[in-house]
Amino acid sequence: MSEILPKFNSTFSIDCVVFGFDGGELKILLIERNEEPFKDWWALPGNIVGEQESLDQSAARILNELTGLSNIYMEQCYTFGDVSRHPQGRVVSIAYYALLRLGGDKAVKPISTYAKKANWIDVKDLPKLAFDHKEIFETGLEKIKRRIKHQPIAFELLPEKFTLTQLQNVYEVILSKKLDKRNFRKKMLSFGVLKDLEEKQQGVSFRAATLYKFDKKKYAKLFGKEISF
Amino acid sequence: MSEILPKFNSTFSIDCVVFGFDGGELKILLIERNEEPFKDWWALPGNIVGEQESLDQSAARILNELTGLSNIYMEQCYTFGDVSRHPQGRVVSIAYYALLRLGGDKAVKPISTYAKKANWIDVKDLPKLAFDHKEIFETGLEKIKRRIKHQPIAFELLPEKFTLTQLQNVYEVILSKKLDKRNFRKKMLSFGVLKDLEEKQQGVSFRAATLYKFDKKKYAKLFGKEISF
DNA sequence: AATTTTATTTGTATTTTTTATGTAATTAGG
DNA sequence: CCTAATTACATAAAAAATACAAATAAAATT
Repeated sequence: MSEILPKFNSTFSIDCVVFGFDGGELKILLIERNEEPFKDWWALPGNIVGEQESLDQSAARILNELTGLSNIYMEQCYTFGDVSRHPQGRVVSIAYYALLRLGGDKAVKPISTYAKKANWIDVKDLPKLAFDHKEIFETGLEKIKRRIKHQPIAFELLPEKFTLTQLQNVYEVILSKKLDKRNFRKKMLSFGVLKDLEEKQQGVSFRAATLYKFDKKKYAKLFGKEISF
Repeated sequence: MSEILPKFNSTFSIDCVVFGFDGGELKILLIERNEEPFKDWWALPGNIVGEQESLDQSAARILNELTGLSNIYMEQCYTFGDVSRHPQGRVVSIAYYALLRLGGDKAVKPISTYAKKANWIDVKDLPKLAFDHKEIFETGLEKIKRRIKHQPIAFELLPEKFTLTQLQNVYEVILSKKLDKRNFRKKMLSFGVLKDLEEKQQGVSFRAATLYKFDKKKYAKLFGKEISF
């Protein structure tokens, strides 16, 4: 492959903006770096792509190493390639965002050697980030803001069974605006992709709400018909 | 940068889906390759990213080498990184799409050594393409189909001065569906981003239509307010 | 047991946007 | 002057988005 080799050292990496929804707040998973450059800084989880890995596989691996989870919803987001974005050479980074259900058993288990620890941090309260990770985060947040209006990604952030109020909270936090309960409910139900589980919320100290789940089959039947939230 | 170097040969390239609108048809710019692999095949124009080039700069350079044009509307589209997408090694390709005004002076001048010639080819009549370029093209087409509904990109495909009918043609071809003239006109004008030039089309053998131009300043004032076509 | 607290649940009128359709006006060419 | 082709304008009907208030259920408190 002589003719396709560049004349300079270069490589490519994956960085992940991992969103979780917890306690009514939108959070992302950050690691504290254990290596230079940016040792002791907070950064997005990321790594070099392996020789026999596709980009998607690499992103899934990185997330698995960090959380122990697999089959997480991930999408490629944008590729960052400024000449000097990495102080030690030319590194092009393909950013992914991931959405996952928090709470309960889904604990974070930091495994990688390059990370001291990993924390969920509220997106409204982020520390300074290493490299151009601030920009990557912002791009990821913009993407999900757009996508939540047309695609059923909100459900990825909620437990399997959820109430309409919980669902509304996800929309409100991501879109940063209050929504009307009655109109939200009406519209959401009108899409016909929510299954009424005929089951009530447990352990709340007030009237329990009905639980719903997202019905993937019914959604698939809409066949790309635009949902416009 | 020892620790960030991968243990295997790899590089990254840019591939461009260059859209043009001509004679009522949507076309893309293809080159006929002059080198192995895929010698004599049609392919998207692309190249290796230079050491001191950002990705955006590289995309602009490639398009300039091919057309002689600069200041062309380009956007990053998606990054393709399957392990075996390039027969000679690991090459990750960052795809861009470009939109440009055809007709008149904007002739294509093939310069690169790796291309025998370059042609504008109707997207409805594409030949077999080298590498995974078919997939890249389809991704680019999907992107502009989505984007044209919310962003003023149609104007990039038209001359500075255009009629509402020409504009409607762009929408019809990209969205692959007929639109109602009266409703199209009403809606398009309602956005308030078209400037009536108080000037008529020339050299037509029927009633001449009014010429308009896209008013970037007025559009900027909308400040991200969603246009929904 | 009655009362208070908290959150769920439901309906309707109004406005805005989208869709559908009719018809007159303008221009070139025969 | 008449025809053909296209632009240009108006309005009604349907659908979707928005604004807005009161009753109900369950648990906690007194």
